[in-house]
Amino acid sequence: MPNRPASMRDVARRAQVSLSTVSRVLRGSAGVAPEVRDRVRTAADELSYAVSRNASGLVTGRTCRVAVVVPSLCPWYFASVVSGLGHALHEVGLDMLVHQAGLLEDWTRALPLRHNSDALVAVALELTEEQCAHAADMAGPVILVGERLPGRASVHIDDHAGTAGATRHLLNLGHTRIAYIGSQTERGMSLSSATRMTGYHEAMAKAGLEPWTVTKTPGPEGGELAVGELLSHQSPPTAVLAESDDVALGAHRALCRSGVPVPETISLMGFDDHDVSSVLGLTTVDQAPQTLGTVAGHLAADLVQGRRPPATRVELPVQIVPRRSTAAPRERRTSP
Amino acid sequence: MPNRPASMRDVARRAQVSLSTVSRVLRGSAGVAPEVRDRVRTAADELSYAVSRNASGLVTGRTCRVAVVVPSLCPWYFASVVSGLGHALHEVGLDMLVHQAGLLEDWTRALPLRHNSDALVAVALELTEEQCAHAADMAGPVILVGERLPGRASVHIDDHAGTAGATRHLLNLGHTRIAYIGSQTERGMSLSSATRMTGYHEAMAKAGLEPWTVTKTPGPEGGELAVGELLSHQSPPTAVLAESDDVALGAHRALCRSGVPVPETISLMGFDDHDVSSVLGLTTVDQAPQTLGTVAGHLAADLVQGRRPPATRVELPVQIVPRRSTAAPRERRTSP
DNA sequence: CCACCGCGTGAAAACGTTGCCATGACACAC
DNA sequence: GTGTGTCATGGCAACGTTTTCACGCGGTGG
Repeated sequence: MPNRPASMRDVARRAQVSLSTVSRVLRGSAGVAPEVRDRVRTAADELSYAVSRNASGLVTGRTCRVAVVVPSLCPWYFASVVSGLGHALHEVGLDMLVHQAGLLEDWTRALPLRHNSDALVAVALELTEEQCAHAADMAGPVILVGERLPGRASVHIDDHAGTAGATRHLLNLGHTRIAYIGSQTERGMSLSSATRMTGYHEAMAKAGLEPWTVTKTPGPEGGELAVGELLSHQSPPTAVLAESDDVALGAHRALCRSGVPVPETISLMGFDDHDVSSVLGLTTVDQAPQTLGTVAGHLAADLVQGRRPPATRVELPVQIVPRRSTAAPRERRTSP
Repeated sequence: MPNRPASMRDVARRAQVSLSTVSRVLRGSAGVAPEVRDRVRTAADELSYAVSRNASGLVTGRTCRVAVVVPSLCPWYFASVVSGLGHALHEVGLDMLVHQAGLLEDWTRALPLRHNSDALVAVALELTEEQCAHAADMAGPVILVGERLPGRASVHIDDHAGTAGATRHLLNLGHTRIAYIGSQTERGMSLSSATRMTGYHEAMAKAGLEPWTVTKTPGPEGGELAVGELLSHQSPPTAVLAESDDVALGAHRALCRSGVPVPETISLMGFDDHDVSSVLGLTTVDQAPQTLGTVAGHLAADLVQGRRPPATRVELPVQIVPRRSTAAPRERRTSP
């Protein structure tokens, strides 16, 4: 049975000062005699006292808490973002409340956000402006990670540059028949997906080549289906760029099953630098999700503490990670 | 600029009742006329009002929040546990505060736990009883996940049965020279590691075989080193059981590099059912980390709400996941 | 007809902080 | 010696809830 935790009053009694003084000392505000300051500090220490953010939040109106909403914590990508966020928030003394939106169709209503957090970080959630406004109304500043919405603070990677760079990587290797596997749910294509696709389109256009895109469902299944379609073509591509590593994983499985050697016959490239990509030797685009989280955390801290952040919309660069799954096309190799 | 959120007083005004009545309605306590109840409900809805857990916690002494401390969110295993926890807690209306202990040498002191959460779930943290007691003093009931401590609530898998079963799996395939790769940091061996090792030892003893263990550092590096040592032996093992998939991953790499075919020459088995294991075709032991989290969440909910949980110490079963990396030893196959 | 009870409701006192204002001590310039 | 200013400190009213108690109202049993 844990006896009730010490309150500020207890500290005050022990240090022989008033509540106000204890508050001042613990909040670090000036105007306290050094001798008294020390006395209070040791008293608080001896009682292993910590201020109740509950109570202090009540009067200051700030909860020192940031709510993070994420579809799920399981996938590697989300976990990394949240991890980065957690570290960044911890640094500035903010606690992190994690909610998994998962199945909730309308978490902006369902979650106990109001009064309970100073800001909201939405990770990889495709919000309408209306939902976003409602959430902002409930939870203060909203920061989008991995997505964006006009007028809202956001942190995301340069999807366009990512696929454009990836396409160039394949072009530089000598490929000309480069297919792209995109994805789409029944609710349409996410902004991120769409942007990635245009990056590919532009790079192909610049090279004077015909784009070749296949759009399936997200996840490995989509990749498998797409490869089925691509291989049935009379002259299949020599390189495939998948929208994500997840999709690429499916594509890889399908290629293996069909006995198509990677990269000998077909080069395969993903996007994300998923955990398994390094094991598989998949060439991919690193989007440093943890950095994404860290940056979002700093941004949240600025907004919460009323500072004007350096930028309310951050676009982070990406980096190609070359591995075994891409190589020059066979035609070129075999020609003298 | 988000205008100040509605308070209970606003709802009361709009519904033409007193604060007390609004509180009663929103808390679902009986003794309110149905007509009034509805009026309050719609008023609250129209203002999209949510109770401030801050304020209510102040008076009830309960924060409706559970703190989760985890070494890091990045590794797949931790993310899964926390994900399960999050879902279970959400179900019963508890919010989840996530802290990454990471580098903090003494988070029981550093974290703002006191007054700020109703319970503490420590995931995969090797705590001394003293630390645990201090944490309990700060944050209420403590629940250990993946570790255990006499007298403390805990949820963990049956490590012993896991490695014992894994060893039997290899024995059943016909192996007799089965090596075990354990791990240990400079601070000693974790309870979980130790238990896994004894599982192996017992299964070998029961089969009348000599155990053969190698202990290195945790992580893939340890696996690589261990394989180096095992292969240098004049008659290397025909099967290797690694303490974790992480270690097995390193072992796999080292075996591939040395040109030893898996499972033809050496069968390899891990423990955890890590993400990459399915990709690699690694036979392993599934420990359903998400279930671990879910169970811990329910346990936490029970403790927080003062109910006596069915059991304060839960040991979950594990399951062998057979994949490509284990097969009968070659000797047996080649012998007529 | 009165005492009593149950029911629906409101008033008011907590809960543990913070911020503002008041107080007293002391130093300094006049 | 009086006025003015600064500094360290204490007192007190919030903040938004829950909870206890009290109130008024009909109905029921004696």
